[in-house]
Amino acid sequence: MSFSDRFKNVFEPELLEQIEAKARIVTAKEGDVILEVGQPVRFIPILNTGIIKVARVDESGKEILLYYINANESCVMTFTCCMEQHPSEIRATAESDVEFVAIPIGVMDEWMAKYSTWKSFVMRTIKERINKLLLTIDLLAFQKLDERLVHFLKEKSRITGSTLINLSHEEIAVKMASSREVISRLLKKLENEKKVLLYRNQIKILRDL
DNA sequence: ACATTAAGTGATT
DNA sequence: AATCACTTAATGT
Repeated sequence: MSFSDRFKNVFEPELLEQIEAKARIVTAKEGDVILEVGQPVRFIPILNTGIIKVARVDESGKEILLYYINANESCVMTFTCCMEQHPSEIRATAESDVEFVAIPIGVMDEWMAKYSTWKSFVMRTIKERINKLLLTIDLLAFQKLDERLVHFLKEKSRITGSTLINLSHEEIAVKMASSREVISRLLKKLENEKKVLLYRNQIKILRDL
């Protein structure tokens, strides 16, 4: 299904033409960093296929997941950054192979004023993102690490569409801004509870996780 | 068989 | 919950 088809109820026809004219299609492979911390924001992405992970990064390279961008969604951080040409505060990574429409930031001002459907699209994604962001803040602030780990595994399994997760304990620890030993112990606990099976570099999620 | 890397564990803070 | 120091197990060459 083409971009125009999917968005014909969201954007007015004239704006769709503008998007076709100004935007270009970009693809990225799983694992590719699409936008690094500190890089200037050059375009606004609207995802066609795949999933993009948006995360905060600390000095030692540890990541804290902020949210995922799914198909037909865009990234709020680019809105806020590109208005005043600020560099990116976040790292965006292709969680799977992705394809997105890249809209040059130059048209932002004009479109905001000219197309009401564009303005409401921007406003709506900002609102939706803030809500998701609040959810992950709740998760960080109020949930214990073991609950966060379970959440992480489920999310990972949902995204990959598989109950087999190909990550080492070390990698999970980095992703959750924890340490390998702690993750190992929590996973061991889950294994004893018959919720997962542990292998080297692989974790099998069982039904009752 | 040996080296390398992932995972498990007790003790300490 | 994190870190250290160490052991054990799996995997690659």
